[in-house]
Amino acid sequence: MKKVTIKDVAKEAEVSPSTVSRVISDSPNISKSTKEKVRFIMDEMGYYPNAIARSLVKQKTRSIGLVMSRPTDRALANPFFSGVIQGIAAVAQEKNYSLLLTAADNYEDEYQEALKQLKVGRVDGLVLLASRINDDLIKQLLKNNFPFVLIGRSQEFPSIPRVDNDNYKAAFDLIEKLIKSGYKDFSVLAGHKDYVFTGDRLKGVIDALKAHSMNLDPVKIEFTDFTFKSAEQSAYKILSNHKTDALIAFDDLLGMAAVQTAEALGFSVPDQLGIVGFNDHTLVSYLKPSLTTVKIPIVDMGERAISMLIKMLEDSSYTGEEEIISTEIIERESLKFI
Amino acid sequence: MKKVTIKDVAKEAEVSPSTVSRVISDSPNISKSTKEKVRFIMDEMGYYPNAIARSLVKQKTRSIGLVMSRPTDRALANPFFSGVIQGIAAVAQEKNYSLLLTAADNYEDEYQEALKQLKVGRVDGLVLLASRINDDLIKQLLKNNFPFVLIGRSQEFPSIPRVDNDNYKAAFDLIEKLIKSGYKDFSVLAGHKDYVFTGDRLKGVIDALKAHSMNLDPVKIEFTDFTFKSAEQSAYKILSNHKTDALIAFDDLLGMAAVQTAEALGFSVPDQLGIVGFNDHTLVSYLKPSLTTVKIPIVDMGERAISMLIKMLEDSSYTGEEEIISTEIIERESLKFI
DNA sequence: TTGTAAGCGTTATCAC
DNA sequence: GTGATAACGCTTACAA
Repeated sequence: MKKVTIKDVAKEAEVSPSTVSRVISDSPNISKSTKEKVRFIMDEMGYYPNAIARSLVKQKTRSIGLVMSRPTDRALANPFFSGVIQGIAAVAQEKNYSLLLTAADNYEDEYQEALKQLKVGRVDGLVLLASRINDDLIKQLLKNNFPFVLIGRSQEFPSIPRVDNDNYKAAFDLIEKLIKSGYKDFSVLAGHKDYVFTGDRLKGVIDALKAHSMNLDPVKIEFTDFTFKSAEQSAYKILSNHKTDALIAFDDLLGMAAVQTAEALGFSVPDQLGIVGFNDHTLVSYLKPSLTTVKIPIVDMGERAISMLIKMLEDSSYTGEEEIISTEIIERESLKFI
Repeated sequence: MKKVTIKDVAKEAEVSPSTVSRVISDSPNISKSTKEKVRFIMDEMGYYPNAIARSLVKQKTRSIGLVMSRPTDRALANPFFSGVIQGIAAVAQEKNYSLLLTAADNYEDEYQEALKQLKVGRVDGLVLLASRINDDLIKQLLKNNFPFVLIGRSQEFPSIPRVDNDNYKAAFDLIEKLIKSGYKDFSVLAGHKDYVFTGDRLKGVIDALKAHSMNLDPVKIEFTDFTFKSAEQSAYKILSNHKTDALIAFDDLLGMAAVQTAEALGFSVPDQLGIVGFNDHTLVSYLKPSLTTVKIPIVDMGERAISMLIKMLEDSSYTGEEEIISTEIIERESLKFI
């Protein structure tokens, strides 16, 4: 079954290929009758315009690369990424763009891979998720003038097209609310040091405490990988060695691990120890105890990021902007306010 | 910064475009000296061969579409998909293929979308995950002679290229082992009816019981969506109305919901009630109690599926085969044997 | 309103 | 060993 091309259709319809092309793009200056005839033939022959040929002449692929900035396995295991992708995929489909998943074992390879997709012209732009502190990729993209949108924040390049929530403020506000509720001894189960949001949230916590003449004992901060095991160990370190009545975990999965560790150590949550997470993954509202958390609208962030990128791609006068999405504290069982 | 093409390189290196092309493909009949010269120029000019142009002439895109057969949001939230994708992505990268994610709100749209990617020539083949019972997509693919590999099983089309585990056998063996361990009253928290594996596992359960002159009371089977809420409700229905000492959940997430529901109802797990899941998601080994489960090597399945597809794509004499991967029972805390 | 022809950036076939 | 040239399937001036 050979592919039918525009020429085949043209011959069959007894018109020129250009006419067929114009029918495809629904050009206004084609007579109704030829349009109908050509469309009928296209249908009959099962013709589909070749996307590759089209891309070649248009110099646009209508596809967008997705970079996770983290080994894909781990990345995908985290609901954060599922949420973002969900948002991205929805808009991509609606606007008729394809999504190219770039994946690699390690961060370095992955971003080289993503860059390559751009250089070989396979994608028109990139959406970057959860950037690390060391953002060479952004540097490269900027240098080559490649369109991209970052979900998160770059330390080196503060004003680039991006969508993010204000992690600093979210953490700051959370702590204020906790202090008002009477909590005194804070501890933090932070994410990986390499991520920008880790630093931002930490700063928010520290500054909020300072604003109330309190401080965060450095021994009560533990950085951890995004694995359950690592999180458990870190939670154990904090809980078995230090007095604390409120543990702030920078991700729900970490919070979940903390709850388990706390209960295993004999703490009753939330009575003796309040635990709060970040993100509001669907799962955590069903746990026992359900997790109090700072909700980050990740699906929404994905939608906005790709919408921005598409706008940049289609409107050359638009160069992107910074969108900051607000967060919300969801009170559940693992930590009670007031 | 305009893209540099093969012609630019040719001009600069004072050779013809064909020579440059031959250097790119490392053709044996090009002198070492020209190769070096051309390579140097390519480097210097920052030349990257255009993938689109290449695809057009080669009539191959070196990209593969991924179909989830399920709203992407939900799909991605399930670790099953993350695992499969992890395997697929690893091999794709290694073999230099790109992955195109097809997504849509509903199943029907999604498979139309996937088919379209093939028809417009944007991908060379498809990997299908978790097929439904109603598999029109497969029918279409077969009819159009499009290359694809299914992860799972099709009821209508038993012998197509696919990789799967033997769900029937896995369930059968599990029940046998449970019976040997003294369990008597079985109940099943099954997945969605539309999925082939649900039926297969159920049949395995029923047949194993029959083989021991036992039977499964239909009221002790509950079908449920893959959401925590739905699973909890179904588990509640079973546990609050019927006597059971072993609950088999057809997915770890469902098992996890069952454990919580059981404990909320006052059952002690595993003493009064054993609960076993399927898949062995990373998370569930860390729960309290940790989940006994039937491990399905999903990463491996992803790897094999895409490897098979690539082989089909590159070797026209190979038309795929059926690979059945074996499973393994992992004993943890939620259900004890003997 | 439609056709002709050039061109998008490659590779492949033939020459030399 | 290397260079012309055609072709891949489409779009788009420019003509008519």
